[in-house]
Amino acid sequence: MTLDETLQAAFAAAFPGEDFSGVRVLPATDPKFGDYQCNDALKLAKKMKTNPREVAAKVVAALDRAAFEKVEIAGPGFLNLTVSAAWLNAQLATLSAQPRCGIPPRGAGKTVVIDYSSPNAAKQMHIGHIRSTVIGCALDRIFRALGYTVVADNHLGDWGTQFGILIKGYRDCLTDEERANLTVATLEKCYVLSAAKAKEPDGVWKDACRAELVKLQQGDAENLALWKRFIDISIGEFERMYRKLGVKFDTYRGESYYNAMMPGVVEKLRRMGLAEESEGALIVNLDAEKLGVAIVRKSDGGYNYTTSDLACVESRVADYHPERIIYVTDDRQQLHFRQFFSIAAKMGHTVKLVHVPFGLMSYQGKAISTREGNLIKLDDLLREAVRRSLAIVAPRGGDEQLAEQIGIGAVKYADLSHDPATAIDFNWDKALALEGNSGPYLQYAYARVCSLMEKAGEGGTDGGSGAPEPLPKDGLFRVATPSEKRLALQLLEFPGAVVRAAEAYKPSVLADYLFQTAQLYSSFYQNSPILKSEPAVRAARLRLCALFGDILKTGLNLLGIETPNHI
RNA sequence: GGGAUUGUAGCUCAACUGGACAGAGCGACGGUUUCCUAAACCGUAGGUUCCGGGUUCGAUUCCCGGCAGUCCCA
Repeated sequence: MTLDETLQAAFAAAFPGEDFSGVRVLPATDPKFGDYQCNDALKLAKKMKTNPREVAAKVVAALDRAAFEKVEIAGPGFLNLTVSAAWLNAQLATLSAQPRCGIPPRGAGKTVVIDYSSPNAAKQMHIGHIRSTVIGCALDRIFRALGYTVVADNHLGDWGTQFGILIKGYRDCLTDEERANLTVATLEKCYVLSAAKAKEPDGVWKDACRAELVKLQQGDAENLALWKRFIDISIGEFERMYRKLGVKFDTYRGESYYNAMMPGVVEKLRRMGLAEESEGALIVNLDAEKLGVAIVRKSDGGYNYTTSDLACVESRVADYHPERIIYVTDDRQQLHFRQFFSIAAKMGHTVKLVHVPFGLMSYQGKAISTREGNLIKLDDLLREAVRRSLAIVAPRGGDEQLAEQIGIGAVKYADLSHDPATAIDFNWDKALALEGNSGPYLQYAYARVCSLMEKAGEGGTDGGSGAPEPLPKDGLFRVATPSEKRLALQLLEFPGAVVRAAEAYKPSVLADYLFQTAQLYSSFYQNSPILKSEPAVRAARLRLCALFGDILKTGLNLLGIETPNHI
């Protein structure tokens, strides 16, 4: 029985007939109040308009006190709970025996589609792409750990007017050699040259670009082959970045994938009476919900994102039957998502649609764009990250691979440790921080646990008798000192932290938990001898360290951060 | 004009969705290595949580009205 359930039972016994499924036991806000607290007596008293301390007293009278050493009513009606050592040790043993460090399989049997990263084809990825990629990847891993079947889908920007410009540019702006060894960088250059010429006043080049686009849209074999080649080259380049970042997609269904479905969607909207003509365009009026007007077909007959995204929902529902679809994009698109979620609901889709908006990344206070001249390529950032960590790691015998694990861990953690809603102004030193609240701090804590375990296993002897020390997994938990207890209580919160991160769609919740946990561990480690303690204490402490190591490794992996055994 | 979102220590951010004395990191100052990895640990200083009202036992959190930044829509 969990503490939540114990308290719920006490409330139910004291006040029959009410629903107490929302009663929660939370970690105490201060150790002097005990180990846990429950604030629900206050809430109930407010609802019943009675004295909260009396409510608390009734709950205490009905409480099964097996787990507790001390139960107190404090202040206006807080329930302060101190658990017994036996209960705590038993909980630790239970947790460490569970798979995945106790993360509950809440998503078993459910499918979730996560749509993230989604860069534009024919462009190199830059630092503005970190957030969607890294946050999406972490959510992907967290939902998988919770037992969900996850479909990670990369909704590439692989269709649109830019391909007319690109095809024209490819034919007339590139050398034979460039055409033969086509790269994304070349495509970018080709686009810039061609787009500049399309702005010439005579309009000849612009018309030519449009003609190429029309041919592509009509299925011209040559243009289609070129387009396909551009996409393949782009994906190849993206995957090089994804490999570095430890990101893997299940599907790459870009915008083009939904092309053929758009007329059907529009027809359906019309048939259902949701869409109406307005100034030559077809719109869905959402004024009633204060969402304005969404255009589903432009006056020139073209479609836009709303239509494409609606087609995408239909397609995903048909193919995967997801319980929900999660979109990780920057917060400028909030209106768009609200509009299209609303229309999808009106069309009868019951799948839960979730937008996870994040603050746009800027650099030196300006939006990242070629025009601002402040575009830092993702590749350059990752190289610099590795370069900086190699400078620190190399003197201590670390190699390139370790530098990569640390440098990239630093970049990812710098992003993940912020609430997605926070806008980030990119800063080299902050993105690549190696100390304090940083990825390397956590990796370092992990490496130290590993080192400790190695030494315990190899050289450990039992009080000079020569008998090998039992492995930590077999030892008993025997929490004794205050710093052990604080760490132990914190470790028990791990499954809850993972659940909260998923429910809020905020990997930062988990990152924050891991950092706090590592701080408690570091403090404990610094001030408590482990290997040199007397055998019983040594075994118990090693056991706690082992559980911490497991949790830290599991948690970091959920964030997509690697955990080298040695630093 | 309408809407979204943000405002917390010098700087960057937390605060488990209404709980107890608002916490971390960086930076500043001062300490800790014959000892399990000092990328660490311990301590000191630093706050009108943008402003003004309201709701209540209790507000950084919820409501109303302002101010400021960023963004979206026509």
